[in-house]
Amino acid sequence: MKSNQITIKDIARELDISPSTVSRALKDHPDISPKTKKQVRELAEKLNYQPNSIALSLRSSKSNTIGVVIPQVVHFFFSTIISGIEDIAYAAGYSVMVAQSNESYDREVMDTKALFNNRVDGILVSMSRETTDYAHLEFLHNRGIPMVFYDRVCDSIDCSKVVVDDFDGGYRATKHLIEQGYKRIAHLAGPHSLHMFRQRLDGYKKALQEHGLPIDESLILPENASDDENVAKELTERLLNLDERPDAIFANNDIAALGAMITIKEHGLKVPSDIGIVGFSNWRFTALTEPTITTVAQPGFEMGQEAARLLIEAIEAKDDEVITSVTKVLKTELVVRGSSVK
Amino acid sequence: MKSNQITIKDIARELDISPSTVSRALKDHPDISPKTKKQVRELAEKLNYQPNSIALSLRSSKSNTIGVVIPQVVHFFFSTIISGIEDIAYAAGYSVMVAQSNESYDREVMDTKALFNNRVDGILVSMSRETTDYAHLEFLHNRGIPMVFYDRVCDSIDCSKVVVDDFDGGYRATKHLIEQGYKRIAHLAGPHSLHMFRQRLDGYKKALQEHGLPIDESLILPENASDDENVAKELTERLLNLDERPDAIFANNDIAALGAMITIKEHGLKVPSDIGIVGFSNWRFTALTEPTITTVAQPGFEMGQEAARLLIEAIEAKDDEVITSVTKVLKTELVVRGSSVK
DNA sequence: CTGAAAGCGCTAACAG
DNA sequence: CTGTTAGCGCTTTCAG
Repeated sequence: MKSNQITIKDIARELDISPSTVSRALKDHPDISPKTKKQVRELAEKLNYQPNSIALSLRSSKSNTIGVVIPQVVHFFFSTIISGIEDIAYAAGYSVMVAQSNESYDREVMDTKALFNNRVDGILVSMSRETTDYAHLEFLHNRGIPMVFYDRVCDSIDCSKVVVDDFDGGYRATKHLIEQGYKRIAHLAGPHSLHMFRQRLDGYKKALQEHGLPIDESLILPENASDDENVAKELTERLLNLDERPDAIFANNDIAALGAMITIKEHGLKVPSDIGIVGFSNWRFTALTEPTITTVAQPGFEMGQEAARLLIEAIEAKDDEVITSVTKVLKTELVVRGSSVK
Repeated sequence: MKSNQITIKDIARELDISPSTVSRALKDHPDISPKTKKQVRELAEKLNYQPNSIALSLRSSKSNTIGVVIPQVVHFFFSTIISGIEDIAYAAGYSVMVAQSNESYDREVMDTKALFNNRVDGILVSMSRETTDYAHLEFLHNRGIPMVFYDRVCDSIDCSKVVVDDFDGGYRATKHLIEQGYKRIAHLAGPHSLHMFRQRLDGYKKALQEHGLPIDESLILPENASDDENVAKELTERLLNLDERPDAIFANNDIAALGAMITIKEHGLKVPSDIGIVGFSNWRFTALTEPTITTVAQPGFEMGQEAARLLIEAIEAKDDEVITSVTKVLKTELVVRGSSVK
């Protein structure tokens, strides 16, 4: 199907003027006479002329497109981030190209390459879980293409980053439980290799210390409870069978929290009156009407917005401007629904 | 930051041959001598030459990009669709440009226009809830730009479509309840204006009839229970207070199902032993470990894949080929978790 | 005030 | 086998 694009030439021919005049008239260049401008604009309107953005991109070597590399689209947190990115990008006149790594390193390498080849003006990236080699990202960075990391950042590359304050989140979640009267708060860990989980654990410990509660290592289960519900259940089972069982559980995500909740109920105990739960919400709970679990909501939308803002700023900076890399740390929000009080 | 793109010219200059020779060598044109090819390829490799896809697009008037207009990104069903689209597009060498209408008609108009101006090769669209005027879509269609609708389709435009078989879903969900022994199945409706909800209701009725059960209008609540949990609760309340209360509930989405479940429990009744629930899962339940509720899962990933496949097929069809519009109807999947038997 | 020409990076006739 | 030329649609000097 041949698309009969109206071009600047068509208008020129019709009006018997030169293409350059049309171009100028269209962008309201002061040199052009009001009369010509009017004619051109009217004809353009009539023919429904739309500038060919590809030609523009080629000429200006600017595509007005930003690339987003994302580990998974089907994920509450990440989809929220996309939404935030889209929000800002759209308002600033940029299109958003999304490439999903599916948590695969190889795919991430291909994706960054593809986006680069598509000449995006800048790129937002959150690394896959597998990624430990940063050559593909360093390549882009060295190429001078503006880049901003969000959530899963790469420390060794000097560019702006947006992250969540997980320490603070872990701290506040725990503090909340303490203030509700819980005293023996267990901690279901996430994968220890990831920075954010260690941060949350540290926040948890700080809150305990601050309130004069002991850090009981038997309540801190190091196994990763946040990927498999059954693991979470097993670990909770173990906690409940302790001589001195916990009266609250800190879960690193929804899978862990849900597994814990189910097991607790199976034991005939009640949430939150017998055992309180606070869960980080990276997926389910934000959507879930579960008033018994206090959730730590991740600021996905804000993260997307902030990352897009920083990227666009970097893209639009004049060549001689010095862009200083900043790292934005966003706070989580503690969502207490209904009566989650002990 | 000036990006020093390596171009075909650079290679030509270095090797003291013409750009066209380089171009040909790079695409393994038979005319070029093996020696030249080798030289060119090696230098290209060494300089890390990457063809400028914008120049290619301009020349071929093909961008290898497909546009996706989506009502909401942060939605389990829709994000799954994006994932399916991305999957197919990536494999076929296309990039995906995502534009979110946020269920706004105006925004949808802007989005389609923006994608069009970005010269996407084709467009996948699911209409916003507000959309009742199709001029913007007809415009694209008349322009000859390949277009495929998914989920929220526009009947008046002749192009391929991918939809869910809601009648079948409603039918099977109801049938399942009946086979579990439930006899008085209530129906919490969705917004009556939307086709899919009427379809499900029809499926529900057919299942009842087929099994010789009466269609009791007092059990079919016409109010839209699927947007507001409180409405769902109220309606369930009303159902439970009937002289002959239902022994099962058909909910049109997770909000309705969840509201129903909570209310049922508040009445001291048990799900599913006292009252069974089947819920369409457009958001929460797919993610929710709720073994007491049977869910009708929407085939989002397949829908995205199928839509992308149809679109790419249309894009890549030769000009003289006749593309016949097809409408793919995808089946839902009934997910029975744990013991949802009465 | 307007036009001619060059060029963004690439490819494809058309000529050797 | 390889080079020259023209052109995709647009902007922007440079000349009038």
